[in-house]
Amino acid sequence: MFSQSEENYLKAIYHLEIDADKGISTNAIAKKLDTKASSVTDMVKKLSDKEVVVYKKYKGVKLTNLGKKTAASIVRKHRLWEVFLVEKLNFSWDEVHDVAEQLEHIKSPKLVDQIDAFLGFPIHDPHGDPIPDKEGNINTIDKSLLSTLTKNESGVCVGVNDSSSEFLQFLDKKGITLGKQITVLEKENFDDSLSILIEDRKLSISNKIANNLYIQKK
Amino acid sequence: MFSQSEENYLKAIYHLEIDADKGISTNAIAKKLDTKASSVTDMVKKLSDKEVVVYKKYKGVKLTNLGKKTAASIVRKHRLWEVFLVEKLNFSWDEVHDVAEQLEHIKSPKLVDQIDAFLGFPIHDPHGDPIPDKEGNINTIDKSLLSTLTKNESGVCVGVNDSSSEFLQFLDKKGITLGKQITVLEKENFDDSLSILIEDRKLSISNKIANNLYIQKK
DNA sequence: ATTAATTTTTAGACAAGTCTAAAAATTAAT
DNA sequence: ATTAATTTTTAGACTTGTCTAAAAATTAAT
Repeated sequence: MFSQSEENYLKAIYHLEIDADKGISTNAIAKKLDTKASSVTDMVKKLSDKEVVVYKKYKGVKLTNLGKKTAASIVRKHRLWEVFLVEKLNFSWDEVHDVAEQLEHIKSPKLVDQIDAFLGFPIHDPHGDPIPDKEGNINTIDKSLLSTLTKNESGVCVGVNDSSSEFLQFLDKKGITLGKQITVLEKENFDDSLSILIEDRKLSISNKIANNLYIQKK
Repeated sequence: MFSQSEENYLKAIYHLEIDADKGISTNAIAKKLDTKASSVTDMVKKLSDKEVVVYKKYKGVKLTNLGKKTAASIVRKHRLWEVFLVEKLNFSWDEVHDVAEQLEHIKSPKLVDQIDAFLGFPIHDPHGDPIPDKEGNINTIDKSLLSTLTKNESGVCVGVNDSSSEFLQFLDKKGITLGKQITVLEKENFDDSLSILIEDRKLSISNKIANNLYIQKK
């Protein structure tokens, strides 16, 4: 069994590993969890004893298979709860994160299974992120950051890279929601801002925004 | 804001206060929380600093108004979650306690309000216990332990005094559920066991059972 | 290839919450 | 009203998770 703190570390490492092949540095984890590198060193030793990470001094950490499975089950819970909050309790997608952050630590396999069934076995959370199955497998679709599209390319909005309520509310304000078709009309070399077409409306989008929106090209 | 531990103490004191006018002893709290009296003394000092209990050395503790309200809000959450688990997620009434014990500590006023509405503003949990409203008021009905009924008295089963899964499963096995009409046919002086009538069936009930079943006389 | 800058780890400390064992206060018993 | 039994509190210690400051290792720079 893992403490809330241990679970948070596992989740952080899990997310950091997604785009990183080498070991994750204690500094990176510290930044992610808003804590100190020395605290991370301590915790990582504990997790190593519990065989959920492999840790070599100064070399960073990697999740073991057990670690990956454990982390995935936490992410699974987090995302299922997010779906529940949005679909059943009228939360908006920018309100769910903090609550899901608490709910993900509830320990009850039956609860997770029943919520999953109650929601009709969803595959994506409200931000477009895939929900790992019980074994920890995730159904990754090939998506690209909007910022990587070139003039005249288009696709469907399928996810966000930043789940902060500020960003999500901004998207709401601009009418950008998951499932909508987006076409790049123009890309400015100067600041990498984009002019896009979304539902017959023309929008101007900064690079920062485009860097946090995932598109499935087609 | 209160820690999970502090919340558990408040809840324990709240429940112990229900049938007790004087201050609650540290020993009683220790027993309820399965901890040591010395730990209780420490915690009770903290709670006193936070003005949720009044504590005089060797004199036990009492909840302040703030303490009562805080405790009631935890009990409210606990009972709402129990209803949710039973009504929406197919848990049986003997499975909900441990999960609700975790869920009650989730901090999100909106979540509680929405669950409440989602469930149609229930007034009782699956065990017949009243759900405090937002202000902490509870709708107490006048119920009596089955063990206090005399021959030929009857009423409706409205609650249990013991929520252990052992007891609840026993009731399930005997077909005793909330809402059913019960009549006392006979009461043995020797062991205070009862012969009762429930839905045209005649059952023999020990005093221990009768001491944990609430009846609304009529 | 040394020196300098950065990252990581260690060492020691602290807060929360708990425990055991001993001391103090209260309650019960004669 | 003392003494005995019980309850409650205190004192000191331990665990988990964190921190700061210093030491050690790694990486970058000349």
